[in-house]
Amino acid sequence: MIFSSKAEYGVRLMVELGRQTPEQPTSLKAIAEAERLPLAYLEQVVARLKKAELVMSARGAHGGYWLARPADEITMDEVVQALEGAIAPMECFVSEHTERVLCSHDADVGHQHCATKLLWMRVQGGIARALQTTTLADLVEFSLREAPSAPALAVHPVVTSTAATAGAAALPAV
Amino acid sequence: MIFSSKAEYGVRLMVELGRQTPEQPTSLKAIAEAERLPLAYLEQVVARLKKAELVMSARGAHGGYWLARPADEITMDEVVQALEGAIAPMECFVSEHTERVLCSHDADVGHQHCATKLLWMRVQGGIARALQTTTLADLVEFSLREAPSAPALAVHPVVTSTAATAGAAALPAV
DNA sequence: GGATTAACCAACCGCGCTGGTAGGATTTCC
DNA sequence: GGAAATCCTACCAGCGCGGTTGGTTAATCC
Repeated sequence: MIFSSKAEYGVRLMVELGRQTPEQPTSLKAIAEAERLPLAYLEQVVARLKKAELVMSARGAHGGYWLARPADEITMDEVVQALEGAIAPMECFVSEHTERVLCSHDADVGHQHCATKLLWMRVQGGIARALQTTTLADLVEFSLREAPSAPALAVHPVVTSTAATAGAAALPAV
Repeated sequence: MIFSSKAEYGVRLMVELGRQTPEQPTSLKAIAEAERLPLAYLEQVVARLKKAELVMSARGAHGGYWLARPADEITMDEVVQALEGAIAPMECFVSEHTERVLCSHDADVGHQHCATKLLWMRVQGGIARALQTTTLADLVEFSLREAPSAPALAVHPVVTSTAATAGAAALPAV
């Protein structure tokens, strides 16, 4: 797989935050229950998003997280980068310090021109384009399209199992 | 990383075969030495390529491997698929039997419309496009462009360390 | 026909990363 | 002061990756 569950969970978390009214904190617990994800693990995930200054937080009772910027100003590029680190097709493509992409094999003495380089560059380009041209707002809108009448969270969630199953619309065949 | 070393090694192996005259077997040992890869591990890699009918082989003395088709009729899509299996951004995207891509979360009762689906679809599309539009011939040509005077292998290789270092041209900055 | 070459095959294995869990410390609101 | 949250650190089982080992079978050379 390309992305680990950190990316999956983190993106879902961001989408949930994108659905809320801005500046209003949403607790991790509410998100964990709505998305059925382990709370303790979500803590680690959201920590990365915070470090990248994509979300902000308030501690204490009625605290929680909210988006640091409007959803349409957040590219999924940034989100995935924060969650997974640099996305590269191969080990040799990621340079830790500069975060620039290059093939370290080129530096090998006596090594032929890295035959695979052209391919990995193209793949990398394809991924980067997809991530850069998709904003969080796109995903929020997409998620609302199918279940607009069933907000995933209430502001003060009284989460019972009914709340989660309420708006399960029929899904179109893929 | 997106691809494991199997893909890296396998692609390099294919490029080496693409540089040889067709139908003429090249031994794994020669390739392993030219690319400085562990022979025993290459055996496992090439086995996948053979199973996918991308290479053919002859046993015994002067045996070896060669491309099953001309290099310009082999897309890297096929090669990477043979080496890595289906490339999917997330676990839920790969359906073992059909090899079709879909999000299995959709089937979950009571699960919201998978918010991440749109993103992973786009990423997947970007990768697929890159792999499908690149042929092995492209990579062979690319590898020859930088080191045309230094064929990686002789037909009957007398591999000394000098042979490998001979054509190490200066590499342009990326 | 024996030696050599090379494909083919099946286990095995250490290591690091993934996907968590456990437990507590700290901050804020009622 | 207690409840509700974030925040922080450590720990851990399982598994896939990147090989290695040791052999068997098939074709060619001398």
